[in-house]
Amino acid sequence: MLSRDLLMATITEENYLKAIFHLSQKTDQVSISDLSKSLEVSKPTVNSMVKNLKAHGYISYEKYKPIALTKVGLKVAALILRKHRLTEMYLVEKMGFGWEEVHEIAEQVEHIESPAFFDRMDELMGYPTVDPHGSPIPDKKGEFLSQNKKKLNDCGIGSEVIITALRMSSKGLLEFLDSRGIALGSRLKILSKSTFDNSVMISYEGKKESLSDKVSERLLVEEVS
Amino acid sequence: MLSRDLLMATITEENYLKAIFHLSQKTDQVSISDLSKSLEVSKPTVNSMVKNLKAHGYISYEKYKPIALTKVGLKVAALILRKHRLTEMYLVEKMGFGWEEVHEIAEQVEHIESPAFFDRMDELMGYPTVDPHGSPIPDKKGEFLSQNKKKLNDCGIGSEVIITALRMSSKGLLEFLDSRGIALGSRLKILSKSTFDNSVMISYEGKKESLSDKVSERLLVEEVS
DNA sequence: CTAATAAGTTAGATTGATCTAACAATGTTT
DNA sequence: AAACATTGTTAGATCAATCTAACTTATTAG
Ligand SMILES: [Mn+2]
Ligand SMILES: [Mn+2]
Ligand SMILES: [Mn+2]
Ligand SMILES: [Mn+2]
Repeated sequence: MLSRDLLMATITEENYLKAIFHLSQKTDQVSISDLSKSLEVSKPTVNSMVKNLKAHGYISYEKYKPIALTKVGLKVAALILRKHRLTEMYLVEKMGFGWEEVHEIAEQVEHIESPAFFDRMDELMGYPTVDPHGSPIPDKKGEFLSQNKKKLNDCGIGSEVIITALRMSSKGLLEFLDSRGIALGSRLKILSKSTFDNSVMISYEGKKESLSDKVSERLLVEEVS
Repeated sequence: MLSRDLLMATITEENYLKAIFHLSQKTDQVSISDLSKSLEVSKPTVNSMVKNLKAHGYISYEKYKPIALTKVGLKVAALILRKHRLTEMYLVEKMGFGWEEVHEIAEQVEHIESPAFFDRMDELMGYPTVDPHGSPIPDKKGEFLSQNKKKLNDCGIGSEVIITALRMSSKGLLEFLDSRGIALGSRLKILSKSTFDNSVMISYEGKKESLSDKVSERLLVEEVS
């Protein structure tokens, strides 16, 4: 078998830690139900796995209370994320995949145990700091280089912005952006915002377009004027 | 978890099928004990897995009789081997790994489910037919392009040969060859053979060297004169 | 041809990851 | 505050992959 040594998380544990990390990005109050939905397993399954993760020191948890990663758990999660994001970047940069096809592959590759393999990817790409969706790649110690990114729909009218990353990216979002010709690095100007549906009117490469709040709240930008 | 669909082999089953394939290359009579040693699991474990593989139609087996892959089992094994060998070649050709470091990584990568991933490797390398150790890469249908390779110690005195592949390659063998400056493509002349210890005296790049039978029976060659 | 050795099998247990059914606690509405 | 809905827990089962101990069959050596 895969014989990961006993100090180390199983693939399942790794996937739980990553899910907890992602959920605590949006809500900060991670529940059993959240995990159950996000991992598509029953609540009793999550309940017992959560006990297991607590016993291994990866999370803090008390009956009926929210779940949070410990320092150790956060580091383990960050190191898997590092492998995931390096992989995604490598698949796009070096193997010619589209940014919407790489997540599923990275979901599997992230569990490979071989520091040399990921170090080599990193080196061949010149030590990238973000993945193809603009998410930061943690360093080898599991530290995130902090970034202060702003959501597009939080920017003022008239401001010009460059898209630097995506929040909660999904295949659907990526395909939507592809269809509009929007990508990381695209420069947009905010023309107006509707208070009725929170949609944002932008101009971009001459074109004038409306983006729903569902899209604009997922676009992280840097203001350039 | 990794949710391979129900028609498909688990990672454990894949590793068993590959082990059966490799064992039947050298001995043709694959036993429970052989598998137990090669996979480092107990004989009862092998016994029950063998029943399982039979139930899934991958092998033929009757109590106390030898184990053999069915047509289906052979194909499954060949397709994993294809992924393993494409990976090894990719790691050497495109990522700069040494031929002795790639096996362990490929042992994990071979279980990734993503035809696109392996097709892309294949394409980027220009459809190689052998891996870095000279073993043939089965095609997408799981067919082996037949090769007629001869062991070095079966060649006559005076003949000149080029090393095209290795048999039962191991990290130890690869490191030994590295230390002597011998690689795939090396051209050797057979000077003499000892009937006492079956060692072979060769000349190679001006140097005169003796190779034990342990080495020479693992070198597969093409005679060039 | 027996007796010793090796190989294979059965039985029963364990562990990790999952499930369903039933119940308990918490939170939200009227 | 009581009722209802949501969320979480417990108990008990299953399945894959593994183990050890005990037993049986096959092979090999004397
Ligand atoms: Mn991803
Ligand atoms: Mn994963
Ligand atoms: Mn190999
Ligand atoms: Mn493997």
